Formats: sequence, structure tokens, C-alpha cells
Amino acid sequence: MKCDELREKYLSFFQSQGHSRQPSDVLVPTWDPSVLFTPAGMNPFKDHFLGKVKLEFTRATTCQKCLRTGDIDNVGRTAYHHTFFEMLGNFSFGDYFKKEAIHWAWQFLTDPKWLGIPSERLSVTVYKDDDEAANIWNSEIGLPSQRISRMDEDENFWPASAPSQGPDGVCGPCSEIYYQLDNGKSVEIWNLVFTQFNRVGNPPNNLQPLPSKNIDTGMGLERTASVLQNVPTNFHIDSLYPIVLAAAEVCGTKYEYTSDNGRRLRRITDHIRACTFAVHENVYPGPKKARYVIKRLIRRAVLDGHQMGMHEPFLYNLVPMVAQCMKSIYPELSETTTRVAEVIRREENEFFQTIDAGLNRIQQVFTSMDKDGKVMVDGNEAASLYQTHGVPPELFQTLAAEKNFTFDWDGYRAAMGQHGLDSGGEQKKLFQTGPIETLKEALLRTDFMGYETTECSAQVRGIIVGPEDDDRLIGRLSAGGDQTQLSRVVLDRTPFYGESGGQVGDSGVLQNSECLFRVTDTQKAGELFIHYGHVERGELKEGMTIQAVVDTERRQAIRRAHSATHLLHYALQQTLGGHAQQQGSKVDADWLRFDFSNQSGIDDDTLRKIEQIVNEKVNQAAPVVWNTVPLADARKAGAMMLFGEKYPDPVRMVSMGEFSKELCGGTHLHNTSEVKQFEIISEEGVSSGVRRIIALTGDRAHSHREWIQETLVKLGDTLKCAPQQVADYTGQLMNRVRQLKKAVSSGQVKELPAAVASNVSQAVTSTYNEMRSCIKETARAVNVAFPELVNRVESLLQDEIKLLEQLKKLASGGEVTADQLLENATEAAGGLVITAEIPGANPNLMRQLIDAVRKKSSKPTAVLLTGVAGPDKVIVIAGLSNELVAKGLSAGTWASQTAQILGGSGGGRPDLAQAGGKNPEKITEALEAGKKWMLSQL
RNA sequence: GGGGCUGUAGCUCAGUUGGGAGAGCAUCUGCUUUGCAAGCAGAGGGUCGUCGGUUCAAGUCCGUCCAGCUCCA
Repeated sequence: MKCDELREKYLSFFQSQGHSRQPSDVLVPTWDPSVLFTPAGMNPFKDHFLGKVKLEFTRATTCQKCLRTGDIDNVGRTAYHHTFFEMLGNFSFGDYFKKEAIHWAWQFLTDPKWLGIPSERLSVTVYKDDDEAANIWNSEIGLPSQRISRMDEDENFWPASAPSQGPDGVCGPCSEIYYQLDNGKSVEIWNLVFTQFNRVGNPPNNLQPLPSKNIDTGMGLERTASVLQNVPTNFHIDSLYPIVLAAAEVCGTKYEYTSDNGRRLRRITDHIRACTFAVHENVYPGPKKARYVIKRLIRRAVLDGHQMGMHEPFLYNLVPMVAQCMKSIYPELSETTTRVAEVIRREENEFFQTIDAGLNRIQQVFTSMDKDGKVMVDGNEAASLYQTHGVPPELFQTLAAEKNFTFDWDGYRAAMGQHGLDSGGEQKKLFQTGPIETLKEALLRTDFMGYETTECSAQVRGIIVGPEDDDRLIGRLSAGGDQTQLSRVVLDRTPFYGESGGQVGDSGVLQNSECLFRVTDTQKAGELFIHYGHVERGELKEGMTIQAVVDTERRQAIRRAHSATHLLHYALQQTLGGHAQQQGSKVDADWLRFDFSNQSGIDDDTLRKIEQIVNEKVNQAAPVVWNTVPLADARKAGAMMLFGEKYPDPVRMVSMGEFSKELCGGTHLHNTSEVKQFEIISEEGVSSGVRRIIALTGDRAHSHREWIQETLVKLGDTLKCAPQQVADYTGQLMNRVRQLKKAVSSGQVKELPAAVASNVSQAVTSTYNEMRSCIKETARAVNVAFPELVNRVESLLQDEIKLLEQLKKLASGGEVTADQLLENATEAAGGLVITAEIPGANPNLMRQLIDAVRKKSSKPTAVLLTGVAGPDKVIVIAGLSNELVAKGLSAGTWASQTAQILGGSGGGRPDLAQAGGKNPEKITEALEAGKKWMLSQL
């Protein structure tokens, strides 16, 4: 029986038993912070099990795509471990329980109309205390008692070992169904979980019966298919074997089950399937969280390929095959194979480069091992190489073996374990607890009125205070108290938009005659809206009726930004192409950030064009309408849908004119003209393949334009040029300062860079776009962000003045030459001593002079020069000929001694030293003393 | 969320306890030769990622931020 058939049979069987057939949830459930990927079929129904949502059905059946990395090391080694797999399941939310669950499972497995498995192939386990389940299997189904095993809590309880070890919360016994293979071994194919207890504290008597009992079952699709197809491993079933063979072909090898390469090809098969789905859902390989898991999966697979002799990207070639194998249930995979393959290819390419760099580092380690006579690769060193540079230990070990070195795996693992501890990491709770959860159970939801109104009356249903990890429900809250800690209020209904879909939460007030609560932010917890803020007047009480009033000015600004976001998305699709899909967005008051797929940066012209399209649509004054339609209709209407996003059905569709249709829960304008103005202020990369645009709307867009114009005028004033010449002048100023620095340090006074004639050209009117590029160019020229632009230019001008002064001083002192210094030298004991002040000091010039003197002088020479570098700063440089150094004299001591008189210190090498002081008025004295001291030493 | 590494010429990178910013390749000029990575001589090219601190003196020490790489959760 093929996978497609098995899947369809399962779902239709349970549908025939009154279950609602639900689509698979996405692989990355962003609504659930406790997991990175959907780990099991029950995950999408967590809140259903706990009664925290309004139930539209009490029985459901699904085929859920899942991804787990807990057993990642076993993938490829065993017959049936996967990271990515499909899980069939049937669920009861307070509806049927053990009896039906077991009967239906048995019927589905054994009835010839369904799977028709011979009953003697099947055996089951139950939890040791679960007589109820054991009885149903034995007396009602008629399964002989020797085929029913009673197991302990570590095997047959969910969560495992919950009664004795926790965690607290819902739990229950389970019953597993095993299939006996031809070789006598048994494999588990189905797990029935009977959620019937609430665990409170430690044993004994800590399992309290739940009033509403649930059923949660899971049948591994791949494993069951391998049983039904009578093949040796999961990798031989019809949905996986073609990928294994394709991988073998791509890697230029033959698939043999028992060889090392067989293991590698299975791992490649598993990982490419996982990555194809994840990238399809817009989870690109990256450095954090879910993205990192995908990156690691790709790299593990690539490393397997590398060990089979692959030296360039190959994995991406398998993407179409994955899409092919899964196309009957996930046809959408085929729509994105090009994009998915490209993303994977890039990551592969990067990893091959990392490997190349790793080979060099490994060679270095080997070289030093040879030198030290070591024969075992240090595990610590291997771990540190892996942690800092991503050098895979497998690669390291393979190369070590070629050199007959052993590899300290134990040390490596210990070091990696320590790294894991050092990195910390938050503990994740399987189920959240706390006052918010209590309110969820009691209220289920807050009615959202914000699409129709910004003000309504509502009842206070909960007040929460205290920090996140130690919060509590209270009955009343007065003004004053801790202002740093925001309190939280839950209402039965609200016009406040809770942050979601990238749109920030509303602010405003909750008030009546007795009190006023100022809301600074609104968040969502499931379907509950949480108002953050504090009491400003009177006392807020539970049960009180208040008027909830949204800050409409801010709301309108948010609406502008959100509608503009849709326009931007449209414009990106028009200019860049259909691949420019949303990756994430943030919508704030007249401010928006939009991330989207695009490989390269976007040039200025294209940005202008994007901006222009948006502004055209604004000027077009297109009506904005939204309505709730069935998901299928929205799809038919061509609404923008994002892969990896789960949409409710029916869904809210927002349309602008005839051009833009998006599924969106946010708040919008009634007409695009209300956006008023749209302005892109930056474009940058966020991670590979993803670009980010930040833009402004309404008043903020307007004041940004004003700011640019004013700044340009101001810079023009400062630079004494017309605004449109600012970039040009700034560039020249940069050059001048650079040349001046060079002139000062080399002492070449003659070649002063000519100051630019300030010919302010009037009458040139420039467009806004020109002014904007001008300021952008200016910022680039001086390498600072916009806000610092004015300061930077001003300080450059000051630098120029300072340098010119220095140069002037240098010039007015006349050009001091080595010959002049030599003429004024004092001779003693066959050597020359020179001490002098050089106007327009700078260390480099003084060093050059000393070099010149030493070169020209035929006798052993000692030179000490000083210069004034500022009101309280003196520089001293001293140099000695080699003959004097050989006699044991030190320039360092000389400079240091002299500097002490000037209130400073210094040092350096024996032949050349540098020192500094603080009292320029003592220079004459210092030079005199310095000369005297050196004469006495000769 | 946390740990580690890197940022110096167009490119690849050196830079010792803090004390003259370097090499190779590339570029330009000239010479010599005219072929396979040609040779010789010379030249240009740097805000040492950013900002701040310590110091007489910072590429070097300390801190901030930015960018890139990498690992753990």
C-alpha cells in the first residue's frame, strides 16, 4: 500500500467516525514559543485539549508534517529514525475516550476494508495501572492476554515518567500497538494517549482525574507504510526510495544498504526532505533558532556528501525529487523548487568554503602535533575549532586517521557538553501556567471590536501585576505604586488592537468616573487581549465597567503604515518579481519595516521606482475594503498567500483598488490617499537572501523630507556652497584634510593643496530626489549615519583649520634642514650632540630629520628634538648613531630624562625614542639640560 | 537567549612586553626580453571597522557600537 493510499484511508476512516479532517499545521508554528518546529500531531491542538479556545469540533483527524532533532544522531543508522516525518492522528477533545479509541484503532488496522493486517501480527502495551485499557483489549477486542504487556511509566505514560518526575499538568497513560515483522522483531506503529489526569505535586495521590478527558493518538506514516509494503526500512517506502536513489546518482555512487555510504545516503535523504519543506515555508538557513536547525541539517548532509568525495554543491539537485515524491499531498512544493534549490545551493557553497578553511586549520594542528610528537588529536582543540570556525570533527577525524593519528572523541564530547552548559539556554515549559492561562480557561477569548470602532464600553475581567515570572491576579489596583512595572488588564471585549501580524498594539485609556488606566501597549495571548499600562487616577476594580478608548491619532498613523506596507509589497512584486515575498514586517505609527526575499541589494534607481509606484497608488486614491471570505475563495481571487503561514478559514481579505489583495488581520485605511506620503529611508540586508526596507508615511515622511532639505541648506551654509554642491564640497574637504595631514607629517610645506574657490552657483533648483541622493552621497563620503552628518562635517572643517595653522607654523619656522642642525652641533669626545626645537611639531617629521642627520654626519651623533603640539603638550624625539648605542648609551633614557623636566615621561628603543611632556614653557631649560647630560655621557 | 573568532593596501594576510605601518599578488611607469604565473628597477595605493577611555605614546591594552563567520539552546 502506497503512502498516499494509507494517508487517505486513515483520514477518511476517522472522518467516517465523525471526525473533522483538518489540514496539516505549518512546520514552524510561530504562535507556540515552546517549540521551534511542530514535533507531533497533537501540537496544533494544545489549546483545544486545555479548553482554552472555543471548540468548533470535538473530534479531529490530521496528517501532520513534523520535524524533530532529538534523535538526529540515529538518522541513517537505524531503519526508522527521521528528522522530518508525517504523523497520522485522531483526537478527542472531551468527546470519546479509551473505549472508542481502542475499538477504532483495531478496526482500522484489521478490517480488510481498511488496512486488513492479520490480527496475529499485532500486540499491545498498556500502562501497568491501566486496568481499563487492558480490559478493553482483552475482553472487548479479544486480544489474548499474553499479547498485552503492562509497562512502567517511563514507557507507557505521557509525558514520560510524569507521575513521579513531572512536569505538573495534564498527563495520562498510553497504549502502544506493535507489529511483528517476518524476522520476529516488533515495531511500534501507533501510540494511543489517554489524557485523563492533572498532575499536582509529587506522589502519592498527585494524579487528579480530569473532568474532561482527551484522546491523542499518533501513527507514524513512514513506519506503518514500511510494514505494509514489507520493506526492510522506512527508506525503502515509495515516498522515500526514489530520493535515496537520486541521492546515490547525484553523489556518483551505488546505494548499498549496509555500507557506510548507505548510511550517508539515508541521512542525506532525510535531511534534504526536512530542508525542502522548511525552506519552502520560508525558514532559511541562518544563525538562530529554527533557521540554525535548518542550516545544521544542510551542513550534516553536505558533510556526508563530502566524505563520499563531493567537492561542490549537489544537495540542491534533490529538491525537485522531494517535491515529486510529496506532490499528491503537498502540491505547493512544486511551486517553489527553484527558490528552495537556490537557497540550499548557496548554503552548500558557503559550507564548502568553510570546509576549505577548515582543512588549513587542521593542517596547522597536524604540523604542531608533529613538532610536539603527539599522536592523538586533542578533543578540546577539535571542539574549539568546531565552535569558533565550524570545522566538522568528522572531517578532522578522517584526516587524522590518514596520518595515523587517533582522535579523542571523549574529550571532544566533554568539551562540547561543557559548551552547551556555558551557553545556558532557557527552559521551555510544555504547557504555560500562570494568571494569563487561568484567564484563558475562564474567558476563552476577548471580543475584538477594533475593526468597527475605536471606543466601546467593556468589563474588567482580570488585573495582573508583578514581573513576568512572578505575576498574580488581583482584585483592585490604585494609582501610584511601582511605576517601572507595567500592570496588565484583561477585558471581555476591546477596541484595542493587540500586537500581531507585525502590527504593534494600540495605546489609549480605560476610564470611567472613578478611575483612569493609561494603556501604553496591547499584546495578545492566544485569543486574549492584554492591555499594558498603569492606573493614573482612582482605583481600577475587577468587574467594573469602563470606557475603552483607543488613541485614534496613533491608530490612524499605524493604519497609514500598514496600508502602505501592502502597497510596498505590491510595488516590490512589480519591480523585482514574484520572488520578492514578505519575510517579516513591523508596522508602527507612520513607520514600517519590511523584510522580503531578494538575493542582492537594490540600487537607487529601483528604490526610487518602488517609491514612485507606491506614491502613484496613494495619489490614485484607491478604495480599501476588507471582508471575510472562505479561504478557498481568497485563493481563487489570487490573494497574496505566504508559505509557512497558517490562515484561518474563513479568512480576512484586504483589497486595495484592483491591484492588491492580501490576507491580513491588521487595521487599514479606507482609501489609499490617506497614506498622504510614502518615503523609503533605508534598504539593507538582514541575512543572506533577505533584504529590509524601512519607510515612513504621513507626517513622519513629510518631516523627514523637510529634515533633508534643511540639513542640506545648513551644510551648504557651513561649507559656503550651494546645497546641491554639498556632496562635491564635502568630498573635496575630505581630500584636502587628507593631503594636509600628509603635508604636515612629511614637512613638505610647499605643496599646499589649493583651497576650493567658493563659487556659489545660484539659480540652480534641484528636485527632492537630487537633494536626497546628494545627502546620501555626502554621508557615504564621510562615512557616518545621517544624524551625525552635520557634526562630522563641522569637525572636518575644524581639523582643516588646525592643520593649516600647524602647517603655517612649520613654514614660518623656516624649513629646518639636517645641514642647519649639523652646523649648530656641539662637539665633544669625537661625537656630536644636537638639541633643538622644531616649530610645527610632529613626530614623523622629527624622526625623518634625525634619520637625515645621522646619515649625513660622519661622526657618532646624538640628536634630541622637541616640538610643541598643543597648549600643554610637548613632543620629544631622541636618536643615537649606532656607534653610541654600541657604547651602551640609550636614546630611551635620554628622552625620558628630558621629558621629566617637561612634566612627562617616555621611552623607546636604544637608537630611537619618543617622549612627551606637558609644560611647553620649560622647553629651553629641558633642551639645555638634555644637551649637558648627553655631553657628560660621551 | 548565550559562548567563541575575525575586521590592517584593490585581493590574501603578517605585525613580538605599547615606541618608525609591512609582505606577496594585483595596478601604474621604465628597462630588459618578447611566451605560458616571465625577469629587473621604481612608483602609487591605508581615517589599521566605529566611537570613547588608559598612556608622554595605541594597529597593539580596556570599554561601546557596527559588520562578518561559527557553535550551543
